[in-house]
Parts: sequence; C-alpha cells; structure tokens
Amino acid sequence: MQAAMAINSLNRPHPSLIPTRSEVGRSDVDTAGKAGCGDCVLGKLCLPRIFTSLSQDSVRGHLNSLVRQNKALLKRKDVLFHQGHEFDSLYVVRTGAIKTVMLDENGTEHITGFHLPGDIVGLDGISTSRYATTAIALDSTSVCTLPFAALEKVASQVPDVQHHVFRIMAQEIQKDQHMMLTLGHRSAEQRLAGFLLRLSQHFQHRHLAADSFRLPMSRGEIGNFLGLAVETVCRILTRFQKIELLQTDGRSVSQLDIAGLKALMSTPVREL
Amino acid sequence: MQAAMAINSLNRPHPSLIPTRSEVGRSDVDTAGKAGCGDCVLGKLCLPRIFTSLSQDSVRGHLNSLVRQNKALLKRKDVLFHQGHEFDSLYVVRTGAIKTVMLDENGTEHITGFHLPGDIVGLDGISTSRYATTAIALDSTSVCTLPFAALEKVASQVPDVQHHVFRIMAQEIQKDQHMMLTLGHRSAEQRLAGFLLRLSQHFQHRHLAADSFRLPMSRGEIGNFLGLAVETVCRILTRFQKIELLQTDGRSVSQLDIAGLKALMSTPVREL
DNA sequence: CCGCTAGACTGATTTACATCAAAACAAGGC
DNA sequence: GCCTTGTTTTGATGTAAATCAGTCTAGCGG
Repeated sequence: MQAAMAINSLNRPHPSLIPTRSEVGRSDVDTAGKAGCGDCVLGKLCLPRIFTSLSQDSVRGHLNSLVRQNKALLKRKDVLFHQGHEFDSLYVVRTGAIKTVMLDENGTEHITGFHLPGDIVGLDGISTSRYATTAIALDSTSVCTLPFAALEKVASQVPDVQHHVFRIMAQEIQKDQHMMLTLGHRSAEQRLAGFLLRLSQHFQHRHLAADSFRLPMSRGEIGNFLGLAVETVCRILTRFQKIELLQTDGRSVSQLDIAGLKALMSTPVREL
Repeated sequence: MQAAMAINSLNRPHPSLIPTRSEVGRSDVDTAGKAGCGDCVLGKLCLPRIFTSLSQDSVRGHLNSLVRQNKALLKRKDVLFHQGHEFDSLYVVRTGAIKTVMLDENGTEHITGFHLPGDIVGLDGISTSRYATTAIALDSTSVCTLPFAALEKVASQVPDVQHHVFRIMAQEIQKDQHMMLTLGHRSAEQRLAGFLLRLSQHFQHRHLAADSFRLPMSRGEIGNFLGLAVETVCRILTRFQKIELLQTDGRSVSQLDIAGLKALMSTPVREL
C-alpha cells in the first residue's frame, strides 16, 4: 500500500477510495477516471494522448471517446487479463505497476516484463488473438483500455496512427531483444545494475527523482525476471550498498549512483 | 558452399551463378528473380504472398510489383543492412540463411536471431528508423525487399494488410519473449535442445526433413546466440550423440530424436 | 604440396551462481 | 496482543558452465 504511494507521487485517488474487485469487467462503466486524455497526468508520454493531438477532428473525437470510456482500477494482485484468454484490448498503465507472467509447459512462472505508468500491456496477444501472458497488478494500479479492433479501425483511417502503432510494437521488439542480450551475455551484477538503471531512467523521463524511488516488485520477482535466484539479488544489492552504489530500505532505493552503475555495465563483458 | 545446398534443397540458382558483390545496392535492378510472388518456392509461407491473394485487384498489382522489383542475392558474409544505417525496407528470406548481429556499447557482438526462408528481417529498424542490428548472410542467400514506406501505404489502404503486418510484428514479440524465457530459465542442454527443435520445426513446416538437416551457422554462433561458450555447445552436442539423440557430421545433423529432445525440454526446470 | 588459419572437439581447472538451511523481520488476521 | 505467512537477508556447500590450454581436422592460398 505504501509501496504504491512512492512509485509515483501523482494526483491519484487515495487508496481507500479504490473499489475492491478481483477482476475488471468489460461491461461495467468505470467512473473513476472521468477526465479525458487531456487531463491525464501522463501528458505527452501516453500513446492515446498523441492520437488526440492529431489534426483531424473526427478522428480525435472518436479516439478520445474510445479511450476515455473505461479506466480500470486494480488493486494489488488483481488480474488485468489472463494468459490464453481471448485478446481484445491493449492497456496503458496510468498509475501503479503491472507485471506480465508467462506460465510455461511445465507450469513454471516466468515474468516477461514490468510495466510502469505510460507503458503499454497486451501486445503479446495480437499475434494469436489470445493473451500470451497474465497481467497482474503489483500495486494499486489504474489503466486505460484501448480496444484493439477500434484501434485498428482508426489506424487504417489515419496513417499517423498506424505509423505510431507500428512504432510502439517495434519498440517492444527492440526492448525484448535488448533483454535477450542482457540475459545471454551479462553477469548477475550487470543485470541488476542495468535493471536499476532502466527503472531510474523511466522515473527521470517522467520528471520524478532518478536516484531515489520505490521498487514495485519483490526481490523474488526481480530475480525471476533477470534469471537469478532471490539470494543472488539480495547479495548483490547488499554488495552495491557496501560499494556505495545505492542505499536500500525494504523496497525503497535511494542515493543511486547512476554513473557508478553505468561504469559497472560497461567494464567486464563476458566473451562468448 | 555445400552448407548452402543442404539447408533447403529448393530449385535455386547454382552457387556458381551467384554474382559477387559485398553489399546490395538499392538502385540496381536485380534480374535474378524475375518471377512474381506466384512462382515463389515459399508459396503460402511468405508474407507478400498473402497480400497477392487479396481480393482487390488494384492493391494486388501494386504490391506484386512492389515486391517483385528487387530480389537481392547475397553470398556468405555479405551484409544486407548495417546497424545504425537508415531503415527503409524489410526483407523476406527466400533461400539461404541470415544472422542478425547487435554490437553493444562495449563492442561485443551478440547474435539476436537466425533467419531462414520465409522469415522476415529488419523489423528492429521500425521504431527508430535505423536498423538496430546488422544482417549478415550465413550462406548464399536470396531475399525479397519490402520497402516499408510503400508497405505502410498499402497497409493503410487495405485493412487486411494492416492486420497482417500487426500480426507479423506481434509474432516477433512473442518469439523474442520466448527466447528471453529460454535464456533466463533454462540449462545449457535445454537451450540447445530447444534450438534444434525450433530448427527442425522450421524445416518440417517447409516440407523438408525434420530429423536431418544442415546447420547454417557455426558452433560459435550457436553459442553466442544461446548465451553459451563454444566448448559447452560442442560438449553437449557430443553428449547428445552418446545418448543417441542425434548424429552430427560437421554442420549436418541427422537422426534427430525429436521426442527425446522434447522430453529433455520438459523435465528438469530451474526454479528461480 | 605444404604451411596456414578457422573451426571442432576434449580435458583440467576455476568460478559464478544455485541450492540448501536458517534467522530476522514485516504485515495482516484473529 | 500473538500467530501465521511471506519477504529479506546471511552463511555454507555444491555444481553447471566458463575459462584455459591444448589437439585435430578441413579448407585455402601460396
């Protein structure tokens, strides 16, 4: 609960106001986020927001209503969508944080990504029209829904939108390839350093402190995501504290030495 | 050279006929592949081919000419596109094989993918409009060029095409995420088993032998791709031979025990 | 034909992590 | 308040895979 507060100190409804339900229904109109995209704290950082700044009025109105209609509120551990369920929408994280988890053939859970405000979730569902992962809220989280069929329709009418969607998807490809590289070729220390730097960058990009923030996920989740044992994550974190690369207190990180971490990233690369 | 022959025993020009040049020029019209998509050996397995089966004649003609115009021929080690260079086209591998290599900040090479006939290369360039990788032919290889600007234009006119491009990109996302999972959570043996199975599947999908084929890449390249040392790849390969999971002779693999490899994949998963 | 290089393979040694085990702490329920 | 349950941390031990150090073979250029 306090975890949620620090992630983004945005003008968000107090936790106590958040309705409790375990899954977001598609039918019920959520009134929590009545404001249009224009008022959103994400500002320019959001995908739909870029749509609304487009020239053609018809499209703008269309999209604005498309996006506005349902803003879902999730509490910790709520599921946004399930692996294997029919794909119909993309979601933009507005506040909070979400993890996407893939259950493999053997029943093991693998975290494929953490998604912070401004990130888009659900892209993995487009190819098979079923979600390839389960999306779970790590904190109290609000998302905007982008029904994909409608998005496709608008995209086919407005080339700029189409182009933008292509770019969004290509960005995801690049991100995943970078992650492949990390997992295949970097040491535990470097993975963790890179992970922290990426988080830091994310916050900075949103005009939040880059050297001091709260981790929305547990050590175990970090380990799972980075292909490391929990113990390794802990040990490296304490090692980083000893070298003064950062300070931790539970899930909050402070005094992040960004330059130091970057140095760590560049020096000793595994030569395969 | 003989390596090229076995990869796909398709009706392809003899290696000696392949012109030698180190990079494919954009301006020179390549006459090597005059036939339209209709005659292509890839048949239904190719992306553009699906376009040409669309209903609208105007679009069909447009796309057919778009794709037909240049079919590039590459010889081993030729570069199709360079990391950092301006992105303008996607490529479909027609015959042969291509690897995509990413050079990281420290100057280390990381192979992000191997691409066999029917695969699409260049998607990583869309987001930044610069290629994120360098694509290098592993064998004598022919590709079809899909200028992206033109593709976008057609996509915005024909919803089916747009949808199809979305799916292609989403497929790449899924593939990469699966690879992340492999690199983060599976043992060396399992990585190699999975790698071989994927190759096998690819060949089977193209109506070629699933249990006997030629590897277009070296052990070193396999290791780099899978995040393993060359020595490990060799050792596991000989181990597999001892357990009768396969036979190798240089780059050719035979008597692949698909069921056995699959069993190996499912049993002992690392619990992180 | 012969040296030369690149790739494939094998063995010995080291090491970075995982695993196992257990304590300390925090948070929520009753 | 105490008890339960999950998370974080630390230490000891084991091991998979990297590294180091070669040999062997196949192509290739002279």
